[in-house]
Formats: sequence, C-alpha cells, structure tokens
Amino acid sequence: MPRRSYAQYCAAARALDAVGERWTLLIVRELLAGPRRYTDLHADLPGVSTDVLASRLKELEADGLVERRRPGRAANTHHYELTPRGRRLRPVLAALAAWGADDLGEPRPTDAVRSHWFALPLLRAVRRAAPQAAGTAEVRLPGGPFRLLLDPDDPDGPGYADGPAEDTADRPDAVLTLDDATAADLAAGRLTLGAATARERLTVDGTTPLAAALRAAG
Amino acid sequence: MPRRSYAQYCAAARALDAVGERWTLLIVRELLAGPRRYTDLHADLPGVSTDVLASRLKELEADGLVERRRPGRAANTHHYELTPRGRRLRPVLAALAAWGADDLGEPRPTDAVRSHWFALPLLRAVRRAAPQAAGTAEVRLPGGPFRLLLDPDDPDGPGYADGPAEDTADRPDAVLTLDDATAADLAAGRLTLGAATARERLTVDGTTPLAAALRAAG
DNA sequence: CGGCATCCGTGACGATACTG
DNA sequence: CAGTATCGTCACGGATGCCG
Repeated sequence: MPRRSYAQYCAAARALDAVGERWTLLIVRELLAGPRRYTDLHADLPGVSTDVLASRLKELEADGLVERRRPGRAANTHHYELTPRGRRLRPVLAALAAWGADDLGEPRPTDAVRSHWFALPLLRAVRRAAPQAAGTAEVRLPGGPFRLLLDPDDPDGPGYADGPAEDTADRPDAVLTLDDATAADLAAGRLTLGAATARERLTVDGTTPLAAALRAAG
Repeated sequence: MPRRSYAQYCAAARALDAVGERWTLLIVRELLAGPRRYTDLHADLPGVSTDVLASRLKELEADGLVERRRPGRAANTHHYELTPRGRRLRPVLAALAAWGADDLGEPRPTDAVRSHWFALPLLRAVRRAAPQAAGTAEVRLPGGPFRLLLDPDDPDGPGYADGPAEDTADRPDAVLTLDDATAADLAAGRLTLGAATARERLTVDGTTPLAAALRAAG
C-alpha cells in the first residue's frame, strides 16, 4: 500500500506527497548542513518522537532523497546524507525561510535555537548585500560555526555546510563573527549586513577579496 | 491554546507552523489563481473533507493570509482571497512545483487534473524559454483558460490569474493553445516551448512583440 | 444551494519504555 | 547508539445534518 497521496496530477502536489508530512522538511533542513547521525538529528529536532523520525528517514530513503552510509570501515554507526535529488530541495527550504523570516520576531520562551538554523537566512542576507560575492565565508556564532558557500553563478548550489573549515583546501576566505541576536536581526530583515558591520555587531575578518567585499557591502 | 507549533526559532519552521499542515499549501495554490468560493475550493481539492477545508480557511484567515469578502452588495455568498502576505507564498509553491516536476511523469489513473494546476510549471517553462518576455499570455487548455502575467522585472509578482482575459484593459498580448499532454510534457521538462511550437503541439497567436518573442523562443 | 457543524471510524502522531 | 514496541490522543476523511 502506497503512502497517503493527494492523487493530483500537479507538480506541487507531487512534491507535497513526498515531503509534505510533518517533520519531513525539517529533517531535510538538518541534512542540508551535511551528513548526520540518527541521534544528532533527534537532538536537533526537539519534539520529534523516535518512531516518527525513524519512519520519515525510511520514507526519504525509499524515495531516493536520503542515503544511509557507514562513514568509517569498522564503525557500526552510520550517517544519513542527502542525495543530489534531496539537495535540490534547498530552494524549497530557502523560499519557506524567506517567507517565514517576515514575521520571525523575537524568540519565544519555548523556542529552541540552533546556530545552523540561521544559515539559510544569513545566506540570503549576504547574497542580498553582496550579490557578486564568491568564496567560503565561515560564520562564527556562539552555538557553533558553519560555512556559507557563495557562488553567484550557481544560486542553487550547496549553499552552506556545517562546522568550521578545517580542510586546508576549504580554508575560509572570510570569517564573520556575530551573536544570536544579530543573526536574528539579519534573518528577520531588521538589519542589513552593512548596518550590522557599521554598528560593530558583526565583524568581518580576512584579507581576501571576499572579505573586502563583505566589509564594503551595504 | 495556540495551534501545534514546532517551537523552533527558525524561519523555515515558522513558515511550516503557518502553512505546513496537510492541504494548506494546496488551498493557497488554488487561491493564487484568484478569489474562490468555498464550493469551488472543495471541488478543485478532491479528497479534502469539508471540516478540514473550513478549519484551514479559518486558520489562514486568522493568520492574515486569506480574507473573506462578499463580492457583490446583496450576495450572501462570499469569496476567499489571498492577502498580500498570502500572495507572497507563490515562490514557495513555485519552488515546490519546480522540484516536483522532476518526476511528475504521466498521470496515474487515480490522479485528478485541473487546467490551472499547469499554470506554475508553464510560467516557469515560458520564463526559461523567453526570460525577457513581458505582458499577458492567455493559455487555452481543454479544461479552461488562464493567463500568465509576465514581468521580467518582478519574478515574484502576480504570476498568473484565472480565466480568460475579458477586460479590455487586460487583453492578452498572446494566446497559447495546447492540450493537456503537451502541458504535462512542458511541465515535466520533457519538452521546451520552442520544441512544442516546432512540432505544432502548441500554437502562439497574436501580433504583439510578446507573441513574436514566444514564437521565436527556443 | 452554498457554507459550514457534527458524528464517527481510522490512521497519524507524541511520549515513554524497552531492546540489539 | 540506533532504533522498535506499545499505547493514549488527536488529526484526518467520509457521511450526514442544519441553517440562512
């Protein structure tokens, strides 16, 4: 028996058949930052029950959006990772985040917060302020760092990734340091990159063209 | 008591709090084509139960995404219509439709079909083939016509509307005539606008620059 | 007739406990 | 660590009824 479907010959309805169930797109959001273990997913999706998470991951795997892989040879742990088709959902998450940012407001007392949840909005804020910026920008937030992968020629490319840039081949071209409140203001559009820099709520470090461009951005 | 929320300080999660429930985004899809009565919505959303439709519409109204209005003075019927904020969800539907078109395939025997469900994919196909096209293109499908509102300067503008262009002020600059199978092939990316025209599966009528541009499109 | 509200059976969801 | 098992609750889908 197939999963519950809208049974409509409509591209949007088909997409919702695949990713419209509760929690599914938030799982994709987590995996957009990079491969994750089951326990990590469970920790960064507060409120999801274990059985729902397991069943969503199975559905995503059956639909070819997620792959289960064992990272090392002898490890009995494994990672969940987006397939190319799964990664193509980033524009959907980006559109949702852009719309939702309009009245994001302040965090409510009951709201969970994770640093990488700011990645999509910050990517948008940076692109808006410096449309031609290219390279890797490491974002340092109190809760942990991530990287924005800026490529003006490929707006639907990888976009961002988790963690610091440790690999020498992937050394960041610029480092942005800010706090959660500034990230929230940037995400909600209450602040532009240039204004945040001018008010010293955000610092841009680096000697590359990207760093210069981000410092000069309005 | 508020509705069930993900309780995450994340723009995408907030968006899903508002429009992530079953049927909600499909209701928005219907209203993107223009105002609708309750019964019309129910007819074009096969499978939705009456109480769910009524409750979704109330939620959308409470969230400021939909307005209830009485069209005429003495009519006891009323229309549901998107607010500006509701209309800003079109990029979300467009992203979902673009992703879902990848494996839209052929209609299944159980699939419902409505002409205006092709509007978002056709808008994308036309924009891809003729990025600079501007004006109103009436699309004539066997199930009924609708209009694509092309404005290269405002990709997130109205986009499309229901029905023929009756208003003289809104007379179409071009008329596209095709059948459902051609629309499906265009939506799924199996066919480009130019190829459809070349194979005479689609005709472009009109003497305006827009009509000429659509005929010349690759 | 359009616009719901009510009732009811089923399945999805959420919390907790338990297992390989 | 990575799930499965169990169970109570709630949301959903279908049918029917009410009311202007």
